[in-house]
Amino acid sequence: MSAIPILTDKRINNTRRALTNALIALTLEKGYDALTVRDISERAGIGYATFFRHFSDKDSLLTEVLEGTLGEFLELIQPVLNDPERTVTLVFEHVKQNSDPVRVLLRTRNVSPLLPRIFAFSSQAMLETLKPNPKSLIPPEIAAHHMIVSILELIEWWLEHEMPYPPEHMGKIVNALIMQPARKLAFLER
Amino acid sequence: MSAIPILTDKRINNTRRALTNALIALTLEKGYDALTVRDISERAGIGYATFFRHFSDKDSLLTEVLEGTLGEFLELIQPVLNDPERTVTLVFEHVKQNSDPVRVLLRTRNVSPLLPRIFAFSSQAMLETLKPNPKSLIPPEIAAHHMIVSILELIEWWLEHEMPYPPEHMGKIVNALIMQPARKLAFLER
Amino acid sequence: MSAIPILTDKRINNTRRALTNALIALTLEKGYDALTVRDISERAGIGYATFFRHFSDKDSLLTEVLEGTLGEFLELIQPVLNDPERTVTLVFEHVKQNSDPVRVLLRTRNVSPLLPRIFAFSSQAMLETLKPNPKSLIPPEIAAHHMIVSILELIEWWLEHEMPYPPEHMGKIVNALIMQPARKLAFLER
Amino acid sequence: MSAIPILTDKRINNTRRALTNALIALTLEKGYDALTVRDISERAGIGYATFFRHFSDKDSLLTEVLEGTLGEFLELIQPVLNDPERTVTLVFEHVKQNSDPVRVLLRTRNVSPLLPRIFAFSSQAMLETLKPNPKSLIPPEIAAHHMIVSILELIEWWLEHEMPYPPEHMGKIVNALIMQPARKLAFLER
DNA sequence: TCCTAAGCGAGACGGTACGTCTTGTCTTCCA
DNA sequence: TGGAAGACAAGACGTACCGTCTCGCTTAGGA
Repeated sequence: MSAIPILTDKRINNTRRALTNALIALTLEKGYDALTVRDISERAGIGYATFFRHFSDKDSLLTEVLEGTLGEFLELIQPVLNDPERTVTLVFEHVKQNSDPVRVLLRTRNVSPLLPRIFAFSSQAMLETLKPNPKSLIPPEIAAHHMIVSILELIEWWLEHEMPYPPEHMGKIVNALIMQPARKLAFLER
Repeated sequence: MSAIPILTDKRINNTRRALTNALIALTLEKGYDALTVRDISERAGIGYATFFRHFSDKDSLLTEVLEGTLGEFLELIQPVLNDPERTVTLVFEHVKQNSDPVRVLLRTRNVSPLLPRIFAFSSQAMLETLKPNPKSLIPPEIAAHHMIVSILELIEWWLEHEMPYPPEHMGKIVNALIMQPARKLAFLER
Repeated sequence: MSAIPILTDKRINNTRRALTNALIALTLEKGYDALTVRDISERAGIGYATFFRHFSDKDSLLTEVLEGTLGEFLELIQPVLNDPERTVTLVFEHVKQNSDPVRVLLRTRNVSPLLPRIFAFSSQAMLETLKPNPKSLIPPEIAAHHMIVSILELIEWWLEHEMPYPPEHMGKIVNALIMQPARKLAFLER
Repeated sequence: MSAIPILTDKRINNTRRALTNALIALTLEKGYDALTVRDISERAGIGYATFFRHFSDKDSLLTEVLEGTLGEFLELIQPVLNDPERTVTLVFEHVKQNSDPVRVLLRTRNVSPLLPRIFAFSSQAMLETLKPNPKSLIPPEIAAHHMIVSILELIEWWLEHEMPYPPEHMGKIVNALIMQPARKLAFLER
């Protein structure tokens, strides 16, 4: 009985990896919109036609990259979702170690529908966890949306200013500036 | 002596207006990136080549639209900048009355460098007005940036959810959720 | 009242003419099958995409060339069809003066369905003119087909050997070798 | 001492035979130019890459087929070359029994240089056998060329019309229409 | 009987040509 | 004279095919 030989051809993985790396590097250099498939395949060191054997599209390659990046985020924060400050700190640490793909993720916000979908999903998850305060001026879906997108904006600011504060500091800032006010104003306890 | 003949040819203005309207309508229908110059000129009812006599580019036309929209905003909030809640309420009212161009403005965030520049400018203006608290955990440039982009995000959410609350209510929400915490935490007094 | 301005743009004719000339020249240099659209458009001095504004295909351009060439032939021989030797001599003279397009016509026999159709048409016309001899060993449709394709083969030989005999001599040869025997053997009188 | 083991693997011959059959069948179905290597290998029931283990090219496979077909012809007519009518009859009989490869041979006339080379060779052989008439209007090389290609054209006509007359009849036709006139007009005796 | 070399299927790959689409420039014609 | 119409060069797109290559499998033929 032998081990399962799932991946029959190692070249496939090399090619796909080269393409994702090329996409990330070139997006940060020239911007995603300005890229051509020829740019990407040349940078990756593969043939032009080979690109289309792996991805139907430039957007399709982008989706692969973003799904990987977002997947890592979700795995990362899953275990500690009940400790907001710790979650945020972990996120900033992860961003620091994967700043290039995250920068791509943020720069392609309007191209890919992935990030908005994650937002909607996360808001929903948050609403199911927290208990809205019926007397509050602030509708809970606004508070939830606010928490998520504001953190994203701070991540973006942090990356564009070359991460001037350590992740723990950013965690505290986010907690004080965004999480605590939103929770106190729109939800009941915790 | 004649009146000031700034606009020598009325057709020019009709043509330009038709183009800006076409751009706004089509951006909301199909998204800015998917538009071609031919789409826009056909919708505007002008010849394809005529487009280029007025704008060197699709982006150039977009800039014209955005500059108008942003200019109106700046004019609007200039007089009441010292009353945050009133400013925000005015902004939401203006958004309500000009929702189409504002939607275009928000959807083309990472196409046009205009909005980021306005952000930077506004943050700077805010920092010059307010007095940072040196003991605060939160750097004043983060607080300023947060206030501006978070409002934008709420405007975007509000538009996408078909403006479910009146502008005054949104003013109060923004004030409670964003402005008050940021000011209290990062700056010295009112 | 003005003259009829049928051709609105002179460039169109220049472009088409340049393309047909390029096709003829390159077909004789490299052979029709080896040509690419890029070869032809470069030789013609026009843009690659412009080719497709005028012809859907390489074959479509070829058809245009061949139709012109065959049309001239038909016009030429129409008036003197009842004098075989004179007809043949005229044909050889015409071939001599238009040797390049005719060479293309002969070299692309298997590509274009035009020449076979002309053969079938000519055979039919011939059969309607001549009176078959019912006692003959030779079916009239074979005789007619033979007359036409054999002349073509002699034209091809003549062109490939750089026209070593004058058209009148070729006319006499064709008459003696092909036309007279076929008529005598398969048809009743003149 | 062992017998000469030229062909070590029976599969090789099966593969080559399958490929030649596939080429013949597909050429008659779709035309040689329209075929792809993938078409041929699929029809032959072999792998795409295996094709290239046997033939460098589509043309190379064609050459193999044509060489076989032409070789049979040459073997066939070699012994009876001095009896024209018998030779021609034999040829038509052979065509009848091998109509598919011959059809391929005729349809690929201007793809393969083989047939033209055979023409030139045959003309030359004929000129060496017959004695030209110096007083004749008709140059002997034209007469020789005419005899050969005209027979080919009649074979083609015969195949395309589904062989409406038996081989002996075609032998008589060819003799009367082509061979006798050419010999009488351009050469001295038999 | 085993084992070693070969034929073979499968399919990734680089490369080239195709025909389409869009951009921005240019010219010609018309009101 | 300005605008409509549209030809044009340039170049990216996604597809199809070519010929090369590598990987394992099967299979034949000699030890």
